[in-house]
Amino acid sequence: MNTGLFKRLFKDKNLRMSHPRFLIYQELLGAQNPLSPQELYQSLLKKRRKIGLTSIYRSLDLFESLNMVFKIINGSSVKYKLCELKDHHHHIICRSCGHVGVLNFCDISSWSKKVTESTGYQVVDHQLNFYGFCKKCKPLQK
Amino acid sequence: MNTGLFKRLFKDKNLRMSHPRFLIYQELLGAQNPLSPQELYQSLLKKRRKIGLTSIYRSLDLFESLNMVFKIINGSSVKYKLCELKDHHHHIICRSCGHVGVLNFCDISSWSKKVTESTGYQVVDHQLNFYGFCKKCKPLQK
DNA sequence: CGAATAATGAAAATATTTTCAATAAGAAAT
DNA sequence: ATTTCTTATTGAAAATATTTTCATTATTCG
Repeated sequence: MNTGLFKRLFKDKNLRMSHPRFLIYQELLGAQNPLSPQELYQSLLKKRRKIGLTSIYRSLDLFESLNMVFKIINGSSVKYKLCELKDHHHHIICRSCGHVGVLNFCDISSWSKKVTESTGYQVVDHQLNFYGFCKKCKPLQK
Repeated sequence: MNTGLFKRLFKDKNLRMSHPRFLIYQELLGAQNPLSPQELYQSLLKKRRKIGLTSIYRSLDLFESLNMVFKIINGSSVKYKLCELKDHHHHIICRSCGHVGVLNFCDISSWSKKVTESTGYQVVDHQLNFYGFCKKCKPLQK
């Protein structure tokens, strides 16, 4: 996702591309691994970026709602990673190292219909995560 | 789920059926709505049950891992409800009132195979939630 | 009844959310 | 471009929520 897309996405929703938000976006872009709010904060402080921890929490929430980042909850640890795809997709998460893979197929529409029929709900969203062991961790399992 | 099942489930996993755990279970059983850890705590205090808040958090985590309860995360609110089914299943959650419906079908096995083929992961678990508006809330939508 | 150890609870440490006054981003007009 | 206006956003502090630590207690098993 480039800066242009970033800008347009925000404008459409009447959101402002503030400096703190941009800093967080850049930091995630440069990161090798998923980052926790605290790690993000420390990393920006180290670079002398002026930012409040509260803004980090708020921006990450926002980014998540925009499908820009994925929130990885592993036990009591919470980390975020930038998504390659800005549109709806699913994930697979390693129970050992926490690596997150992206699944770029999503043909769950027939399911939604089934759900509506059996419950009367109007389905507007869904979330599907798979958990397992990635190639690297699979051999290490005991 | 009756007390007998409760006991057996615990014994199998070398878990102990402590008094705090049983109190929490009973409280959830009697509740009309999903409860937050805090609500659970206050409710037990009111009944003069001696219990620590820490135990509530720990028990709920445990119950969740045993598929005995479902953790409902709605924005920043966290609540728990007892599950009717003790085996693997999925949920549908109302975006308006938070009502949680149980879906007792789960034929996602072919998906897991697809995921393994495309990512190399060994899939051991998955979670699928649908979100929408329940019968009651659907007409109220603006 | 013990012995072994899973589980508890109080307190401390962290993490997250809320509140609210101050600031800054974007739009419109000049 | 510059100014002005509107209001989305920020950050500090306070309020909550959650997790960890660790010495003590309670369950279960033999």
